[in-house]
Amino acid sequence: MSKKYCYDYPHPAVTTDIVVFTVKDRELHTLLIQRGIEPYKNCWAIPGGFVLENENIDLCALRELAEETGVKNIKLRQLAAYGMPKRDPRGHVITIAYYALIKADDISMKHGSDAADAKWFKIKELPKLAFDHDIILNDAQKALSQGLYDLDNLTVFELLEDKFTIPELQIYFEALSQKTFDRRNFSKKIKDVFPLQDTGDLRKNGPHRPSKIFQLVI
Amino acid sequence: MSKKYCYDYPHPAVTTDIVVFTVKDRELHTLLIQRGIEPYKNCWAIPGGFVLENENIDLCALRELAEETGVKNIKLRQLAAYGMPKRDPRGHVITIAYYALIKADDISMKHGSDAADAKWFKIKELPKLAFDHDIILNDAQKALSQGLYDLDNLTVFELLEDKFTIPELQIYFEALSQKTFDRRNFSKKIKDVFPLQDTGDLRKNGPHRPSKIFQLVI
DNA sequence: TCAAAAGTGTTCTCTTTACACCCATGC
DNA sequence: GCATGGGTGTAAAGAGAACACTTTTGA
Repeated sequence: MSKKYCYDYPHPAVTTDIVVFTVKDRELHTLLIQRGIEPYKNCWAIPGGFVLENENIDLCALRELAEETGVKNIKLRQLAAYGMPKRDPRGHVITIAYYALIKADDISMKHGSDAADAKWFKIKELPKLAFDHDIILNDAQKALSQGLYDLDNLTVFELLEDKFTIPELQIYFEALSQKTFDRRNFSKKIKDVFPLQDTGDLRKNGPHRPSKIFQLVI
Repeated sequence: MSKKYCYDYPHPAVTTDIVVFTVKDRELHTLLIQRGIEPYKNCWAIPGGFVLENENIDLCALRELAEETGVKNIKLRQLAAYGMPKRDPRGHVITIAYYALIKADDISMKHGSDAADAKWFKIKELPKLAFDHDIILNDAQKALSQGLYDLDNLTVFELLEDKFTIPELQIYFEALSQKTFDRRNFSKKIKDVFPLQDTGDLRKNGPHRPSKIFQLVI
């Protein structure tokens, strides 16, 4: 199967890469795969792969993510395109990067998929990454923390079940933005920005007053 | 020259498109070219073209823009990648879109370049555009107006000479954001956000009090 | 002397920040 | 009963919006 795809004009290769974030144990994590093949064999990398013929790039990202990590049915946001000629030793590869936020337990993280291994890493304890993936990951984190209060976006709520408590929400906001907030001000602001509804139920959660359970309206 | 570029894997074609904005007569304009070839022959389009082998995508955008419109030495900002398989009738073409803001008189807008014709259009009086360029243009305008007060960006100042007056600045801000501002509040805010220095000179500009001339520091 | 646009300062409102006390639970 | 974290309101500060009068020029 050598050189069977031919064109009138030179075509650089195109890949998609997907930076997947989650919050576990109050800390921001990202999903990496260990590369099974050269280049950068055994090195950790952002999941991703080549765009197929006539494949929508958004769907390519979803497909590659599912193949390499088992993660499905999530909402991707486009980050940027990276096209330095030297970024891939195999030749000119342009990558279109995406990012997403998901619940950590959405993933069965099964072995036996294309990637040798897929694993959550704390954002503060990353291994050395393949290609320019350190730059991409850094840009993704910036984009993530900027869109937190965007009502059209609702990234954070992809981390939560339908019903949640305000302190729970605060944990996620703090992990995502790498900041801490005053409990009272956070509660006020969050109720102001997002349409939250008090379900009337309480969640007992330890040796202290139970917290109210809310849900997002529409 | 048929089918002489061959690869092991399918490679979609990659182009860059560049949305160039300016402000003339207090109105936002964009630079379009009239296509000389099919598809969409004679239709107006955003300038752009194919990425060459091993060509940095940012440099490709600059090159295509220079070839098609004569515009050089400007700062581009990446907007997004567009990759719907049906967006180009010739096949799967992924485009990486950029946008820029320049002085209207930076352009000699000479004929004899690759494009049949290049012309400024008022953003409110656009012709029908080729491909999905209406969507790209719309996204670019949104991105442009969002970055106006970003000190790391300084887009607006690309429209101005080194020295400028506050009322002049206000005209540009209003055209770019499609809003109007109170003169007094605008003056205060702008001096607050950007490091402006009063040069001590005045600009006489009609039958009224002359305005102070400022410059951006660093 | 008049019209046109530029310069400037104050008040009010709203948003954001800072901060303290009481409450329900599990051990 | 006590430690733990959750619930809430108020005062102060800062940012943004509203607003009016004086100044300089050219005709």
